Amino acid sequence: MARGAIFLAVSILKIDRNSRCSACPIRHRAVCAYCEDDELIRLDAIKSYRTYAPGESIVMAGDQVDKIGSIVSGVATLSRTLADGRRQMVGLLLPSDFVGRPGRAEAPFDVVAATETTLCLFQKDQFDKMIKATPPLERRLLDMTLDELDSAREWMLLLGRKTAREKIASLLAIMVRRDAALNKETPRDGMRFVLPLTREAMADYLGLTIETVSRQISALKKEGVIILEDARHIRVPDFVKLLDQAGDDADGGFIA
Amino acid sequence: MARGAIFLAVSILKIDRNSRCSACPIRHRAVCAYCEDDELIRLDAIKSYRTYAPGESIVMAGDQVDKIGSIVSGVATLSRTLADGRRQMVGLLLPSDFVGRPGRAEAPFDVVAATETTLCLFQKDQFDKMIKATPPLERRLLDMTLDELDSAREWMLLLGRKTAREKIASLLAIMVRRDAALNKETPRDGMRFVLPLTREAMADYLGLTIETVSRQISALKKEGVIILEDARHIRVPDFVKLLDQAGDDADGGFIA
DNA sequence: CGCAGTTTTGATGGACCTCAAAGACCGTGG
DNA sequence: CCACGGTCTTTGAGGTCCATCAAAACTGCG
Repeated sequence: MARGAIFLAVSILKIDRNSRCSACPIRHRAVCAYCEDDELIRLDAIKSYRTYAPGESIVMAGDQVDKIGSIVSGVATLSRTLADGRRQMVGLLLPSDFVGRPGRAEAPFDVVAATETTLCLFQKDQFDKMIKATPPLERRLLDMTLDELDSAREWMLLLGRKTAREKIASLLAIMVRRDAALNKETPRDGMRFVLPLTREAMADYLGLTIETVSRQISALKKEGVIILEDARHIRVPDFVKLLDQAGDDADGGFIA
Repeated sequence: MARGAIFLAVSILKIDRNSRCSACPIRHRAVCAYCEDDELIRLDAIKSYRTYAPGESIVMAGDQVDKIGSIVSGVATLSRTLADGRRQMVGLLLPSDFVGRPGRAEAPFDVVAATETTLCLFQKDQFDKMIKATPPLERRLLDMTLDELDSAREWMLLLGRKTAREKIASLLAIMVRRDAALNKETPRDGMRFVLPLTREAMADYLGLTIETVSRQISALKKEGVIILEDARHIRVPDFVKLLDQAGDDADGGFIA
């Protein structure tokens, strides 16, 4: 895994042992989103923070895990590697995403910090108990899991049936949409955005090689679909033209 | 979609409007598995059955859905089709699997009956209300959704990084395991099983063409990894030899 | 500057798709 | 019973997209 890869501009925020849930930056999107104040206080009591360096392994596939929790800041990847080194990313974990599964001891996938990443962690057995006693926690986890399942299935369509060109265009469209959503806008022409993935991570995400990723990006640039300011900064002069390349019928639907 | 395809020997069971939940064949595996008798009685009151013919569409992507429920018998596929006809299966729905998503009105994928398929259906708004008032229902749905998410991610690894040979061998290994599990055995050498999918469905499942599927099966046969009794009946003389072809390091982990 | 990591570009080969046709299987009806 | 059509499956020939191997260009950093 690319050490030192800059996946996202890491927002500067101060999380320490004493931070209160009520002041948490992911308070309204994480597994605790539906909790009331009194429930937050109980979560406060059993949580801890830990920060991982870029490239640091958070969980290895096959590990016994005793802690689970939420991404507070940073980006982590969820992936599986075959014996001969082929690797497929199966999830991109962003702030508020949940890491680990209640009720299961063994991790099925590798989790690796892509940027410096801070997690809000709970002792697994304590969290398991709490979730059974706290319906809003369980309801939120269900909603999040259903969303992730839909995303995974969209992604399967991309992996199984799209061409290299379509895969790249789909990924870029997702990034544009995500950037726009962060600013509470809709995608508009001329938008400039940061590509938060290395070529290697993009390849692992899309089921391609880095050479193919690079070639397709060069081709899109040559055809004027995108403008490369440098390897990581891209401008999209015509969003519809990009969508045309993504192979989706209407508007794609892929929500990242 | 292949009309008349025989996906599974359909077990003969009698489901009629008056069937009680307590006598239901999927009572202990479906979304209602964790429910107590009194909760079953309430489910009884709002459920209905409907049977679909092979090839019949149950839901189309984009539809507004007003009913959701469980597969009682038969097999259905969950898939998405691109504008130019490329199709990717993203789920194989077997008895006890849940169809539809509480809290979302629009269906994101096509659901098609592969065999004659009977569903136990609930009016969506009624079920939404009931799930909020019935923790065991919600807990079971969460567990099922987490399992499906893990399966989807394993599948992504297959779609993104495995060769045609490995894809076929992986699928066959899954089928062998599933058949063995139905008889509460572990896979053993010499096992014979029914391939419940047409070549077309296998291709849609694996992200291949039917020709490639057929060629790889022929090659596995020529090499003695499998013995074809006819196009749908396969014998596996050496299960480990099959697993060797699947590309997984240890035992695969794919649970179907 | 020199080094290591990342990205780009080029040349080549192979895995899989596409197009095409023949064979196998199955129910139907003469 | 066999001919017939429809569907599914297999096999073949050829082409293409993408992986592989290789090397150069670029970037950041000590």
